[in-house]
Amino acid sequence: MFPRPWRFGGDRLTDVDLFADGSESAAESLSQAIRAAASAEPDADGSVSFGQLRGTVVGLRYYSGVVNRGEMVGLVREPQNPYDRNAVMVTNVLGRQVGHIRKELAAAMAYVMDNSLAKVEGVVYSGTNNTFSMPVTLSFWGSEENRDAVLKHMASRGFRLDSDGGRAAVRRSYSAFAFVFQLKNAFDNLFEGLMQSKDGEKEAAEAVATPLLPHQKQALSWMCARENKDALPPFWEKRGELYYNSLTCFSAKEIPERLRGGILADDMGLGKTLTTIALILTNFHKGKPLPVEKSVSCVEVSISENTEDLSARATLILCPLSVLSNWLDQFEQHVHADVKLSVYLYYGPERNRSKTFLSSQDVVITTYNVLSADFGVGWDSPLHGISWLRVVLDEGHMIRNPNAQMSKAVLELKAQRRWILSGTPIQNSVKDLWMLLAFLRLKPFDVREWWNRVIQRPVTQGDKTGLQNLQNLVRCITLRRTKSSEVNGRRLVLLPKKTVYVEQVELSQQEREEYELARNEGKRTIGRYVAEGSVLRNYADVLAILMRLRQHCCHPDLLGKISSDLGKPAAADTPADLRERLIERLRLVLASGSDEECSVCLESLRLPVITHCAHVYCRPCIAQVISSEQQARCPLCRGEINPSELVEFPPEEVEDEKSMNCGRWRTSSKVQALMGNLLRLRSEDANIKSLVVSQFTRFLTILQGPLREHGFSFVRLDGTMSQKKRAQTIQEFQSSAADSPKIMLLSLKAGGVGLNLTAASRVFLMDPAWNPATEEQCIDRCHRLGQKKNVVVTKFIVKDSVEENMVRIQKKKQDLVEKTFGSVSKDSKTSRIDDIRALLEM
DNA sequence: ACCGCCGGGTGCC
DNA sequence: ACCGCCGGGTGCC
Repeated sequence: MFPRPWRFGGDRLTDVDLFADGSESAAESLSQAIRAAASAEPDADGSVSFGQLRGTVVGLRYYSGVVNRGEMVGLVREPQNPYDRNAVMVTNVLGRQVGHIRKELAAAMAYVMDNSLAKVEGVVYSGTNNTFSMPVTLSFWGSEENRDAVLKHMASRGFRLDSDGGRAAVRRSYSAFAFVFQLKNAFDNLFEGLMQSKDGEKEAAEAVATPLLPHQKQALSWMCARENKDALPPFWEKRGELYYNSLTCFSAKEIPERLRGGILADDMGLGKTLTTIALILTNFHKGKPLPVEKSVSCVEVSISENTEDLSARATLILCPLSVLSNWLDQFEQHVHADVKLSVYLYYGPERNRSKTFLSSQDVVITTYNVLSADFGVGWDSPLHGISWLRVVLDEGHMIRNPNAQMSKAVLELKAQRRWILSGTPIQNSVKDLWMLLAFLRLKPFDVREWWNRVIQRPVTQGDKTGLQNLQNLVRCITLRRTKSSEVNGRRLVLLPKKTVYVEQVELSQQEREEYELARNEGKRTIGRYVAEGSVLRNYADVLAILMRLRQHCCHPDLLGKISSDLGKPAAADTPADLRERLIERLRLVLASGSDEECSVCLESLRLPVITHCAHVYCRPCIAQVISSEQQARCPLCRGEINPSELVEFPPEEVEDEKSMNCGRWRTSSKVQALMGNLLRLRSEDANIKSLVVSQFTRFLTILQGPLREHGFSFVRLDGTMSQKKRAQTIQEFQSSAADSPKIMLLSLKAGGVGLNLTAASRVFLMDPAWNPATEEQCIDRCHRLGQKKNVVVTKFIVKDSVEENMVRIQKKKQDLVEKTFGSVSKDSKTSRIDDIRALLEM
């Protein structure tokens, strides 16, 4: 027996037919109002339950909204109501009005709601047996400090809240301890294993020049199905004559709006771009390919029961500036040259803003920034005036902050089909997902309140069902495969072989002497810190010592700038001196490539600042510490912190090659090891391209000397370059022209993910990184889809040095990560000290 | 008849 | 609403 919907008597069909248009648009504007009000709402995360109350919804017969037994309803204040300024209206999940809260109760609630003392939510547990009113269970949620005020006020009006007893409290404490770990794991795996039975394959339209790999055909098949099939959105099912939402218990006679699109969350390198291009060409209206010959009449205008606008033609692609050129290249590369596909780059001050022009294109490509700039001007944004066939968000996780201008601009786009491409759909938390679902218009979660109630709060409070619902929801609309995914026991992508060699480097006698000198000095200093138990307090110094040893391993000139005095700032320093020193320390900590984490959040540093006691934190993290204590103390050394004394990293100065007297460069064992390899390689095959990777951009600069000397043509890519310069450099390097550069000097952390350097098939890692994943990522920039040759990686490690120990620690960490994913954080500080001791063999 | 009772009209806020 | 409330009709049984 399933819940029966209820609606007021009379001839329902007539009723619907008569008022279809009017009530439809009224509901739309109502839901817009609700959405607007809800978006200003704070997150539900911290709310606690104040208790429940039985109330009555009256006036049902005046509204079209339908409610089932057990369905959740929304409560919206209606201060403009001409009969009662305390009115509280009741809406169903779709935002249709159902009725009003009876006036006495409404009067009590209005005060609570208007003063944001509590958020009130309703559930209609019992349904109704008449056509005029029904009972509703109201629960009150808010922050603890408002509990008394709410209870007192309601009581003064004669309404007593039943506390829902220990249940909520138990759930809360559960979430605080037992479940968090489990949940985090489940959550991290949210996007895993989404291959399931999406195994149909579809051939791309003829216009696509590049043959699709099997997994790309699967993706194409899945995407076409998501665009064409009239499958119900997640959690909707047909029950007899009705459509029923199993999460909110809403049901309706009308078919819910279909969600045409979804999230393609394949790993980087599996060809999301190619698949999307194939989709554009293959799936125009009614499952037919895009008519690419410019015979306009191909677009049928036929009378159809289908309500979609068959004249919509253009696909709008939004992407970050950094991949804009990639899209243009890929269209060029993957579409047959004789096919006239009109692709317009909507970018730059001279861009054509004509709506007629834009909507007649096949594809319009632009950046998030351009879109939000147009939108921000406020009137008549061209892209917002067009009914797109399809909108594609590339690197869709870019829009995860719903308050950002960019996100708002994206949400306002009009489109029949919506897609999100992203290798990493969730960056931080469940919250990130809301924005994506809102963009996809996944009803009812595009309204924040429903998302909070049904998904976010349950999940953050440790409710397993909530998490299951979230998983189901994601599963319905997402396709994700990783590079190592397998279908029928076969790897998705057969990449060429990758071989990693470690090449030991012997220091020259002079280098060895210098190294030992530095090592002994460092050992003494750290020994002293260990003895006094002040390693953490002097962490910056410790890192600096290690850093110097690592620099010794690469090239003596790397040490050049660093002053030998790394002790605590002397009292006689002027503030400016002190600042200068702190910045230098910060630079050291960051440049040490240790992937230093913030001791507050235990994540990678974001907006790093350094305290006067020389400890580095994320600015938001330390700001929180400061605001929560009377006299703020450094979390690491308990030294007092003055908020005004936090020092930020000034904008990067560009390294000047000439400042490093590179005219007369001196060599080092490691430089020679590299040059030996490069020369041998060139004699074997002059066309092989190499990446030369270091964490020290200064080392890259030093390497330029010997490379020039031996007549190598090279380019350089590091974090200081502008996007434009970067794209140029990459293009130059990727070119197969005979005179194109054969070597790229690459700073380890430059560019982040997404960099495509498949022209190279050799990688030289000049110095080991603390975090092996960073090295892997770097290698993956050439060992990825599109790589035709076997990839050979050479890691240079100086024998009997800090580098060897780093490799050992790397391996240990890797094992640990594999064993217990994500649970290393608790002991990370102590294990850090152990690491340090191990590094210096102490 | 300044009551009670009956029965039709009516009904959110 | 198979209610409550309102207000007009009505008035022994």
